[in-house]
Amino acid sequence: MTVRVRFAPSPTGYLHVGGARTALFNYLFARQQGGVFVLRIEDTDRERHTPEAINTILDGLKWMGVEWDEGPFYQSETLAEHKEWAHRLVREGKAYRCFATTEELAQQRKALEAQKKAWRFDPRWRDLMLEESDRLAGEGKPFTVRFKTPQEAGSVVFEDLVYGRVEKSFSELEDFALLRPDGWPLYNLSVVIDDIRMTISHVIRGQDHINNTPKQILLYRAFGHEPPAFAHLPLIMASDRSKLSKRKHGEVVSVTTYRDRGFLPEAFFNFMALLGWNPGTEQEVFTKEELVKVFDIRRTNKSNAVFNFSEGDPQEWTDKKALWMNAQWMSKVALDRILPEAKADLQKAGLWDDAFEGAKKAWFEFTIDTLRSRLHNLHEFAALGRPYFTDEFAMDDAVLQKKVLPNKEVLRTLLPEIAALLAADPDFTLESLEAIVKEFGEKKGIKLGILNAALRLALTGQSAGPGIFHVIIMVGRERLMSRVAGFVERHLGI
RNA sequence: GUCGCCAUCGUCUAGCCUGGUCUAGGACACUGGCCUUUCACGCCGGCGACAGGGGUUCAAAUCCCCUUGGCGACGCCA
Repeated sequence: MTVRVRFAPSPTGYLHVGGARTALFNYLFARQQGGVFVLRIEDTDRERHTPEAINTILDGLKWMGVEWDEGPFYQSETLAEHKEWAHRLVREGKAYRCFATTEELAQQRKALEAQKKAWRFDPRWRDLMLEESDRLAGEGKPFTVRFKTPQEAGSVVFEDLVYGRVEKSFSELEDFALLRPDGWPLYNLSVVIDDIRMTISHVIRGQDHINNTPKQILLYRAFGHEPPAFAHLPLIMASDRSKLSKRKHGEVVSVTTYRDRGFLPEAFFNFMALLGWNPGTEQEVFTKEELVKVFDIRRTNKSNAVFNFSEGDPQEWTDKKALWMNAQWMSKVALDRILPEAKADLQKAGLWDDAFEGAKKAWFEFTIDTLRSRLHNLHEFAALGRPYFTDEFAMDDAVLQKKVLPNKEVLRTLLPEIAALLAADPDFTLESLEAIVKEFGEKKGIKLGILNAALRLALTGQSAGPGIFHVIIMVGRERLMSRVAGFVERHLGI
């Protein structure tokens, strides 16, 4: 049997991280098993669903690197057919028209609640003869179609891949609705039919659906189909342990946010895969391929995972481990993955120069490669790398006061000297530059720490960053001379 | 309220099925140090958990029961 799974989001306007994780697990499972991953959009609640809402989901999945093999299929296109399936059930006596009005139902529910009993069905309509039912329907009396849940003793049992044996006795299941009075199908009916039509072999979805599963299994049986295997995933909760929702928790829940905040999809993918699942080894950083290889749905946790973040704190806008994961991937991915992102960031800051892809290509790649290992996301190139891309950068005054000015006198003469020496170096490599500085320091009897700190500040205005010889190479001979001259004039003058 | 599920460091988790090797392992965060002429990385160390109570057993994080707590589902939404 070929493995076929599906991700069936309802287009609510954004891709929720919980949904993303569900999609991810489906994807991993499909790839692992050599199966097929189908994307189906459950766009049945027609008012809410716009093309943009659908695109947001598609874009989110593409960005994450969760590629589907078939689809997207739109449930709205098969809805008419679903009605037929429901009516077939009515003709076969497996479902019935319920002519009760909303008010009557509400009343019945209330009455039963008073007796501490749950509502299950309205015998008046459940047991109505088909001819009589047809007649009332013919007269135009509105009705819902309800499934006839078995009344005898017994239960529905299934083996959940994550939760193990799940059993629900018939007596706890009500006669759930299949069709609304306007004739349109309801969720439980539609999923089952679409999953049958798409020959889905494994349904992997959020645990909030586990209660629907017995009803759906009953439907499969009514339609004469073997139900698929089920795997329910634990939920992702917010730090306050409530269900993660956009309304309550803001943009952390939306996948797009991660892209917009400079996440590498590899990092997001990696982090999400480890939420509620782990391979049982001590490895934390995984490529997609490695994940596909080791993924085992049965190792999924049963308990919910909490997403630890604190709203309003820019340092902790999402889970810190996710942030750490991204930093890992900033150094780990191929440089080619970073380059276009760095370009976009520089363009946004007005620091881009087309020569970075032409005459200055080698320089640009060296610079980005040097910078990336100490950045935490894709959007820090312009901010932290600014001195390498423009002469207009800020001077760290505190460090200037503390580390440079106390040695003002010596530095005033030594700084231009060393700059000239370095600029005159024909090799201009990490090694040659270092040798020059070392020799100079010894000759002049100045501590390298003092000299380098001054150099760093003169060249970048910063007190921290890549190794000083990297800095010199990134800045280059010309700017080395001009910046040192300017620095001496402005800050070390008499 | 009813039904169901879950319960190991602050967080993500390993271990639980097949009791002993667990004085409970890893990661993030926090923290001490090393490396480094800066910062980050990296490396070494520290802090830190079996929800509580009963059983069963020579032995329980692991099995059973209860309590507590958390979560989910209870729609003519998906």
